[in-house]
Amino acid sequence: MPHSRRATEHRYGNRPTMKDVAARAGVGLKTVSRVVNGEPGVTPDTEKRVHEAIEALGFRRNDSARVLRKGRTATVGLVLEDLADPFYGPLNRAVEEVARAHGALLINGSSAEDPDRERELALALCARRVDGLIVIPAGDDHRYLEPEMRAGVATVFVDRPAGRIDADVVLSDNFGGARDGVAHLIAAGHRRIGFVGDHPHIHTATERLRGYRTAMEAAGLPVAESWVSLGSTAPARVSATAAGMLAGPGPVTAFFAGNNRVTVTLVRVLAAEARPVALVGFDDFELADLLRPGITVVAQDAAALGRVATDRLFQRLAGADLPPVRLELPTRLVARGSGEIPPAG
Amino acid sequence: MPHSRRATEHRYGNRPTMKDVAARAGVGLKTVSRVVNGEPGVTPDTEKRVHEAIEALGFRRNDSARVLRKGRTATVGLVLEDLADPFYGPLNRAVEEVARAHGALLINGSSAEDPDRERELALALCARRVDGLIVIPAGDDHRYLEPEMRAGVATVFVDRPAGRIDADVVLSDNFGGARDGVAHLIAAGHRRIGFVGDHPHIHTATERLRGYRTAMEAAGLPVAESWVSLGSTAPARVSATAAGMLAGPGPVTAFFAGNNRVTVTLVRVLAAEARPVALVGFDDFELADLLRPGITVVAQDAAALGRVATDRLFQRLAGADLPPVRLELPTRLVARGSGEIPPAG
DNA sequence: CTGAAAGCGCTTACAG
DNA sequence: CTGAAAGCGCTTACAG
Repeated sequence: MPHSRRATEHRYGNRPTMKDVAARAGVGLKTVSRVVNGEPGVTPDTEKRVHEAIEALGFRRNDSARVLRKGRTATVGLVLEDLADPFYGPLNRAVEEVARAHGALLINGSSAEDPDRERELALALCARRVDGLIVIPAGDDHRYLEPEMRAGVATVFVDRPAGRIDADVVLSDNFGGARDGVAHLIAAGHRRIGFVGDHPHIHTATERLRGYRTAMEAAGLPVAESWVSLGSTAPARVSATAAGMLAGPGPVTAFFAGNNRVTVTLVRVLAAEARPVALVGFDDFELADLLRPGITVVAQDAAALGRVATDRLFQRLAGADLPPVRLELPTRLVARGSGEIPPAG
Repeated sequence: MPHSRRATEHRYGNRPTMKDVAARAGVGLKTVSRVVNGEPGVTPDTEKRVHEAIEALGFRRNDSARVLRKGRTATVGLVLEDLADPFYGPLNRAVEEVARAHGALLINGSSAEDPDRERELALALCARRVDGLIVIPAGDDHRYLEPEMRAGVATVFVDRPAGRIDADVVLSDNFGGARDGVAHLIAAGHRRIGFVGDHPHIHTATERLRGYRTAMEAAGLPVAESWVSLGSTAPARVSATAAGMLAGPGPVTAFFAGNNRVTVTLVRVLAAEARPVALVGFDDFELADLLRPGITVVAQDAAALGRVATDRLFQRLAGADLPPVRLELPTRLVARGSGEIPPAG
């Protein structure tokens, strides 16, 4: 049976509304609403007439209108750094799965590490009245979200803590993971270990550096400041930095990479190096085990970050008046070869 | 200045509305609307009073309500296979960037390769009245979207063609790419080449197989049916299949991998193999150049797929009454070593 | 079992 | 320059 077309051009293309269905079925608007929502109290005969009208007109309920009246949009907003970054893929998917289990859809977008863009995106999501917001911070001042949170937007920060406001945050144990990774290199006999990490204004970068320093200190090892470098993770800078640490009279014999982008660049640098240099990287990545040597990493569970954060979000949405918490997820050292190389010479 | 809290619990938490702002500023509702939307015709003094009221109440326009009245939601829906799949990351991001350039937000979700879930998700997006829909098909019958498209939902299919309906589709040149990749192996001297690909109901799988057969035929080479295998890309199946092709009296000396998941598994299989076996894979992947040998691939431009599809979407949204097109994007052979290994013996 | 009226928070079309 | 009324497509609260 062909769908009948309507003569007038409406908004939303030319969709039939409940009113149209009601008219065609010869019933009241509320009865259509009952049938569409599976509410009780409609005779089988009436229900059948309504269903036929729905079918004939190709009616599909406008959830945007529904949402306006109901007050909840069944939508979760996710602000991440980059939709294309493989690290956030599993996190993204985990958020989606939890949201889906609660019947909610996901609106997401990238901040591109730009605090202004993060803000713009987060506030646009609030304007759409998402029920909850999950934010991977790019900026370090989130006071702009305070009115939104007070107005009822459940908000959870992931991967990095919120700046200057008190809110739920779900993190990996960046400090402990880095400390263990560096201790692993020390256990292999290294004394001169380089640390190459992200910009110092990024929380994970400084936490991981703190782990490095703590492990060195615990082993009674001095740290030359030339072994430590925070900054851009662009390949050019990382390569140059690493080259500097490998040159001179007291070269490093091992590297700890502050994140996966740094790790990958260091793999390239070390492949061109004559002597073997050990490497442990923060963050696991696909195919790390296929390289020769395999790359030893401190792995975080990105999917768990997303899952825990979204669970927390829906706890708040369920009405629990919870105090803000900081949840820290453990990391896992995965030894594959590169971190077990002994010091050269 | 602290935001005043309202006594009554409203929907959407307890947000002030334009009506509240109007009351506080002592103006009409429409005047608030004018100020909020930057429309002309408000005296500076009135405008100032409205701004103060907005500030004091912490008002933020409800875009959900706005959208109901305006008819367009400034939202694009994206149905992909898996939010966590690195292949779709750049595509996802490209769709976001184009949407953002048009002032639209992105709702996305995973079909998990399940046609029912694809349908459910796509229709949920239509119920939210997304302006447009980008679909990476999991199923092969998309007639369920016909009423939606007729009702004005701009729809573009990506990566795989739509099933049983006439619609825009943006694809890579799967046939030509595979043909060139296999020809590359033939040029290196191979005569017995295995093809391991995805399930035969997946369009890209059969197109790439067609490319394989065409290249073999063009070179006058026979194809033993034992060299060709379509099916699950699960590592267990791919490994077993590859082992079979490498055993026996006339083993293959090279593989063409039908997609990146197959490629990765084949890399593992071949690493354990005594003799060198050549490999060309469809789809590029991060670090392919860092493996030894580097992996030769037929690369598709996932970001371009997303960009072209979303551009098309917004052309339709701009009102152009365009006939459905099929856009095919070229692939690129990237030689890195594994595809240039000569036949053993 | 059924439906008319009011309202969600905005914008549109119109009048002053 | 300004605002009251109607309406977007639904649901809620109520009456019959």
